[in-house]
Amino acid sequence: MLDIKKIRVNPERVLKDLLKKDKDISLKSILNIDAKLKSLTTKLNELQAKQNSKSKEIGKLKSKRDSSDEVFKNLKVLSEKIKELEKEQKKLSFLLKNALLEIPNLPHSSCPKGKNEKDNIVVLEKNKKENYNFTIKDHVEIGKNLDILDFEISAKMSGTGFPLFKGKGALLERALINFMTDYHLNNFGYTEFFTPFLVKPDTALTTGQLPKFSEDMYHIEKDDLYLIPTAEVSLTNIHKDDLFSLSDLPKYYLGYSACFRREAGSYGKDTRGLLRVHQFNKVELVKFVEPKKSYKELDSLVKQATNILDLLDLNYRVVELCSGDLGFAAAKCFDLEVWSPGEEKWLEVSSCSNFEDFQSRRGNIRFKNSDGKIDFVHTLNGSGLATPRIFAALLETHQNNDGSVSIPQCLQSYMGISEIK
RNA sequence: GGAGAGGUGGCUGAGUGGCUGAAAGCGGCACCCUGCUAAGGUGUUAUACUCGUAAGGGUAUCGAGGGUUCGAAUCCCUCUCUCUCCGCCA
Repeated sequence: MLDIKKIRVNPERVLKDLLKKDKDISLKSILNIDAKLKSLTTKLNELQAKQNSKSKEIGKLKSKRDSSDEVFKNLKVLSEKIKELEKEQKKLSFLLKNALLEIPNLPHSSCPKGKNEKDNIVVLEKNKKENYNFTIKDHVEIGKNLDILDFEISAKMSGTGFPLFKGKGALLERALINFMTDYHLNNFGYTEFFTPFLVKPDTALTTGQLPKFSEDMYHIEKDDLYLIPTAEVSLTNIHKDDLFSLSDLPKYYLGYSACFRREAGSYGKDTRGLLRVHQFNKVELVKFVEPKKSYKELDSLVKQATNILDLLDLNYRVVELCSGDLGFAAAKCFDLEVWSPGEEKWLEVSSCSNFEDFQSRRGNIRFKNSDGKIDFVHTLNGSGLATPRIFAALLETHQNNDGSVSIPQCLQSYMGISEIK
């Protein structure tokens, strides 16, 4: 959520930045509501001050048993007027808040300018361009041949987009989760969490999924709960409404979760195999930090996530998102993409973002800085990483002529084998 | 699902109609004292909005919403969350 004061003071500048992200945005109605609310509040406060002082007088008179009916009558009128204005004020604040919740975060000035993913910048590429001296297969075929993936069985019970891992496939999936969790835990000072997968609407509001993107989440109507699309939601909300002291920061949190996404509107896109699924596994990294350190923290977050790809011996690249391709809540974002030899495509496996104070304002997550002043923390998160596309890239990248798949060193101790055949 | 108890400041916890934005303790901050890894003393310390260069002032806020009243943390209603017991399931 943006600071209304920032919008009020310099609407042109805010709008200019917003347009870099969303060209259809307008601040007119917000400014209008804000102006109305402000003048109404001033008026209301004056009346309330009057009411308070008069009521105090009555209190004193009453204690002397010296009440006057006339004073009462006048105050009754005032009291009714105040109630009327209070109702109006509530209405306007509600409108203002709702409008603000729909405004995306401003892109950081360092973001490349651009409209869509074509304008993103590749900042790092590690691609060995290996030469396979045999005809390579894609992960769907490999998975079927090795009997470790079955999309037909899962489709039977849940529909498309719900993968079923079998035998060594299930083992590999579990190994990936454990390896990634342990790696971040042992090397970067994260605290591990295992969070709920179902959350209340307010929780999804903090991180920005609601109110605007309710269509992307699965909703349990009966209990008004949402299935989390990422552990970012639950991890970030651990500190909803909290006030940190400076010594509490930074907080580095990590959590595995199953992630659920309806993928509404993307039917027919990347639907093959594991490329785009409704349920997947992910190890998520979340940081709560002082504002002045957040961009440094973003760099280290990206490095931590890419380390995993190095260890898995995958070809990957790091992409700096342009302003137009940034997500709703992000101020700055780097995507990690692995190369899929089978699809001959880059697959996004991680998104590392700095949300600055966008989420912390929504979730009221604050800290007391060294002057004793209260400010909003900056939140960051990154996938570290999401498994299904990693799974696919692993099968395709490390496939052998005989149809087997070699297991990278880092996973071998988790699986007890060095290849799936 | 049934019964009960409760949601108050960074935390613990008093407070049943006006003198309560809120006792006390803890924690934090400042200063003082004290030579022995530390203790003690004094003061200070909610948040948001708003007016003001500032000092300071005004308003709101005691889970949320509504009601009674000139006036509500305090009374009434609805909702919500937490805890305990019973039942049910694991």
